[in-house]
Amino acid sequence: MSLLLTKSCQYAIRAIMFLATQPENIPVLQRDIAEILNIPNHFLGKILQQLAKHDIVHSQRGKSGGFTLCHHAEELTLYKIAEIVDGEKFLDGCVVGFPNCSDVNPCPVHKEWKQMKEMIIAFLQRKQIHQLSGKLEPKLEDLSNPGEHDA
Amino acid sequence: MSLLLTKSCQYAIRAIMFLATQPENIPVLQRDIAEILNIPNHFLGKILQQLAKHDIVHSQRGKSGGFTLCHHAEELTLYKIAEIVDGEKFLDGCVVGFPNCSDVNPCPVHKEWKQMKEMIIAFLQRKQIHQLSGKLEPKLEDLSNPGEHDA
DNA sequence: AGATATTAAGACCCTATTGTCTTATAATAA
DNA sequence: TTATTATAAGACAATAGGGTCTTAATATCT
Repeated sequence: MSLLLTKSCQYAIRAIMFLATQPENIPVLQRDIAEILNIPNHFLGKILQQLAKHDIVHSQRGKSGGFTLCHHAEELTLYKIAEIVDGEKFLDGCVVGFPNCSDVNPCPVHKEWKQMKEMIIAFLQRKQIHQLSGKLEPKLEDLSNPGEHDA
Repeated sequence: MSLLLTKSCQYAIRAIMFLATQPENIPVLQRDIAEILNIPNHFLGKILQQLAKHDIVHSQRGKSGGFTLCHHAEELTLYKIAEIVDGEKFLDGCVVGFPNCSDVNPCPVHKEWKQMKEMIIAFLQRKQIHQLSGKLEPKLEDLSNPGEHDA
């Protein structure tokens, strides 16, 4: 199998999108996020910690604690999140893996693949959390609950 | 990190492209393919066996044996090879991993990502081995030897 | 027939990602 | 101050992809 974004990154994006649909002031429990989004609870914990270190979410320990989204995170793009979670150059390198492939020494598909890559990157850079969270809200349950199916 | 094609698949494509540059009648040693393309020898062995089972390459054991490309393989597309090595639906699924995301129940980025996917697939389906092997031949050494660098 | 050269096949190991569990630590509320 | 409820953190396990190594099988040449 092959993925554009790692599972960690997918989880991160989904968690951030979800937090963006929730009121800013009330911390959301990690456990609730995990349950609603169908993400392994403790694994989500690690991802949220990582996001907290980058000041994307804010964590509050103790009673009535939980996670809230930092205000500016609404403007984050999927690309930025991918950079943070999957690493700076998460889409670099030759499609077919030639070690020396580059603009000056291109493999047979270098040029066209480069265009594809640029489109993917532009797509990820165009998508901001605040655009997505609105669309997400009404569909959350249908999208996350694996028991649901439609004709 | 994230890749479109697994390393196995990249190796497979590179090996097939290379075999396509060689005369049909003379078997090429696995060891030579591995060396020229900078692929771990025994790992390449496994991949070639897999390709042999799908009648993409032909293997000849014993003295003066080796691998040759089956004639019809010249027309193979990168997409077809990816399907064989990485699995039928190597590009399926929601970008952000919603379990239930589909055309009738789309996530916030489903539509646009679908377009991206279709472009990638079209690109991979457009690229046939015989187109690529010609372009590859003169550049083989520069592309594969990690010692080489250009200004 | 016997020596040799090659792929075939499978056991095995390494590493990174993903996922689980347990124990701190911190904050609140009584 | 104590009980409670939450995250923090790190040890640990499971899995899959990637890679190595050894032995078997098979073909050729002398």
